[in-house]
Amino acid sequence: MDWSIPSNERRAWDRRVPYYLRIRDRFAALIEKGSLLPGTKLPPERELRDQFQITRVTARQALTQLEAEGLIFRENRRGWFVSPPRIQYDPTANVSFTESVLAQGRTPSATVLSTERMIASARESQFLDVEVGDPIFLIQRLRSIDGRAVLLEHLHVNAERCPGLLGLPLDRSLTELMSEHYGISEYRPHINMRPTALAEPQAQALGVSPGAPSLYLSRIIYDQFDSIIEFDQEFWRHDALEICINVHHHLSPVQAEGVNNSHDDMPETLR
Amino acid sequence: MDWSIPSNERRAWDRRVPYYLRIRDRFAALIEKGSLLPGTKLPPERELRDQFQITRVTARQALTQLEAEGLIFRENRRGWFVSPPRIQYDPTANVSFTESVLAQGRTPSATVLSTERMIASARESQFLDVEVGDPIFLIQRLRSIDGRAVLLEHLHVNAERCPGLLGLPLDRSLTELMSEHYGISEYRPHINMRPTALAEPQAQALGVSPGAPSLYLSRIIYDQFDSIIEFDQEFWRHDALEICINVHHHLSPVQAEGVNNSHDDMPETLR
DNA sequence: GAGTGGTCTAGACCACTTC
DNA sequence: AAGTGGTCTAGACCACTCC
Repeated sequence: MDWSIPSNERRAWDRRVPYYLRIRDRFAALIEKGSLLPGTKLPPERELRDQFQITRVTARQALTQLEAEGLIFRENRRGWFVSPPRIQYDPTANVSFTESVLAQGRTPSATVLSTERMIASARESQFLDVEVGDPIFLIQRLRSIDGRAVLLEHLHVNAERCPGLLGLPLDRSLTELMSEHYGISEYRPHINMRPTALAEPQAQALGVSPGAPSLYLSRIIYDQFDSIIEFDQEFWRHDALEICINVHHHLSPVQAEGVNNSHDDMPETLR
Repeated sequence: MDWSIPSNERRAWDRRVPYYLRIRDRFAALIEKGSLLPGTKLPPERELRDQFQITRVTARQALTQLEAEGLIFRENRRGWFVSPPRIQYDPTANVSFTESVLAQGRTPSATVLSTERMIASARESQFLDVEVGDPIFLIQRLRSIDGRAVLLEHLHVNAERCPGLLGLPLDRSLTELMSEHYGISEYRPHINMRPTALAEPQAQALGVSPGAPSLYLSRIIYDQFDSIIEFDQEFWRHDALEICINVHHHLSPVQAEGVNNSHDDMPETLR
């Protein structure tokens, strides 16, 4: 395949556009046009180097740029691939990861990486309504969509409220387990999010290179008695999700229903 | 100043840690410890090269990593600086940028970059409850915190609902203008966010290098009659904000008050 | 004009994946 | 064993900022 840039696709303000941005543009156009489908493997960096007559450093700069935009991703030492569509996710809704992924016609899965019963330190007690020294559970799970790991979870649970939790099938929805086994109905009024980059251990778990861009999300979870029973930390692949929030307080139920909250069709940038 | 790495700050799993991560760690530690205050200029890349006995490419890799994490930022061709604290921002609250920045003891400002009266294309009509050909206003503003540009806004407004809007002082809160001059009270039930990277024009406006990581946020704004009057697109510097969402629906007013929604003290990563 | 970041070259060796 | 990405060297020239 010939990857070179057709003359009709050059930028209006061409001339003195850095090479790495030209290559970025080339692939961005192919991906947006649908010529490169999600999951497609890109050519090896050395092939790009030859095709475009640049050095590998420059080729990598273009690839890193596309990665930052979420158009492509890499699997450590395996290659570069076109990103699947983002999953739409509402962190304020009481809808589990599993449900919302299924609702969008994708296939979710969960792997329990580790479980641990530990004693709350000052740090955890602060977030969990427990005293220092009280028992808590720490559960680490990896969530995938269509076989691609997208989310690393660190769940901190008040152990006294759900004895025996670690013996239950933790690859299922935790919300369901809490409800079915302990009569706890969760809700999640406080959510924090910020863009960052992944440190070594999280990157490893998600199978990405350390320093890959990421969205960090934390959540304090209450039960029906307004007592904190869970504190979650989530590390998302930055290209895997689109946060869609519906605030219902002013909408009548009829209006709220059937609302499509994706602004997908609006171009994000005005290149 | 000597930037070299003291032996007691090496990682436990040292040995074969890439140079660029060691340098990252060095600066991350200094910043978290408070030895490097927000706004501090980092040494020139060439100085880092000499201090750490690496090449400039490797030095830049470390700096880019710190930038991705939000710890430092660059001003185009001026140098690298320690990032100020993130502003806490609730996109679901009807609180203006100005108000929320002031409430956190920082100084907000706004610059109008451009205003335009234009005719709705198919694209805009889809988001604004107007017909193709109806007039809309497009307003571009730059918002700053303590003199640092952090947010580029593209506001699309239904022009028929607020005639003469472009003649009003647009560096003020738009929500206030809508309320005071047109009797429109806004609310914003649909919000979309995703991490991306900035394209050339947006990067230029924010004074950052193209490709810098960013958070894109779009919003559909309704009036009190549930008709769409505004569609906003926001491009945030990724290191400038921390999204804090409070969902009130289950909380009694008493509980909702005084809730501190920052999970700040919880470490994001567990290096 | 000196200093600084932005871009780029032309190589190299290593670690890991794939076959 | 071959292929691929991950890391790194030792330079270079340019565009822009600061003085």
